[in-house]
Amino acid sequence: MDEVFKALADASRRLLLDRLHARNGQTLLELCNGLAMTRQAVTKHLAILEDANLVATIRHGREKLHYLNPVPIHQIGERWIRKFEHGKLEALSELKRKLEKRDE
Amino acid sequence: MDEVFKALADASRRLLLDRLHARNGQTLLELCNGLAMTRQAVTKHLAILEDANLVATIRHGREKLHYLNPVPIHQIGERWIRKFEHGKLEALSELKRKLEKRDE
DNA sequence: TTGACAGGCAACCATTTGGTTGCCTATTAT
DNA sequence: ATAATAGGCAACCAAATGGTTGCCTGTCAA
Repeated sequence: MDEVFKALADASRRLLLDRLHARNGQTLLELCNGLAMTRQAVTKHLAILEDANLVATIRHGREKLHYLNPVPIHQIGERWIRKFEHGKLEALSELKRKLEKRDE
Repeated sequence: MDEVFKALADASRRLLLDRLHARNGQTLLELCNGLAMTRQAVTKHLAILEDANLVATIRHGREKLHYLNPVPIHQIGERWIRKFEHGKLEALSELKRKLEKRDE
């Protein structure tokens, strides 16, 4: 779980996930395309995404195809974010109330 | 948005949010309680959470009360995670199919 | 009024992070 | 066979991160 949060913390990596979401199964060079960094930097980002189980790869000849695994993202939504949805309104109104009490 | 992801990337900060979710409006010292780090470290974490708009504070005399703001978390769920929910099953079955094609 | 208590500020430190360059290996196409 | 293509590995680098210590300020209670 921590690995997933860490992996998602970087904008370049989120962009890579977006790209795979748009078109799955891209090669390394395809993913590099248009990115303002070297191939090796992208490789490192993809390795981090793979460690977090957000991307799975298969070698096809000399090419490496990258596939998005949306499950960990979904789990963060279910196990973590949802928890904070519950009670959102109460928390907000309490916050508002306290802020207004500021000058007492 | 990036600030929120970065803020959520650290387990200590997620723990602080959890604690505020359990009991809102805690002081700095209360939040430090039981944490294996100095008060100053906690202060820094809270500052990052505040910059990401995940925590709002009000001074009450010599105490500083911390309130959870669940809105940015909710937004990440809505604007980012939800996007990957859609098409989750297709992506997975495609991945499975490709992995099985591995040995062709 | 004088401690004690809650918190703030700044300097410093080691490690991690995000990136680079240079070179190497394996596969494909001519 | 050989050149081009796709990717891997390792060393190196600067900046960001997560933490520390030491000291200072403001507020409350005895």
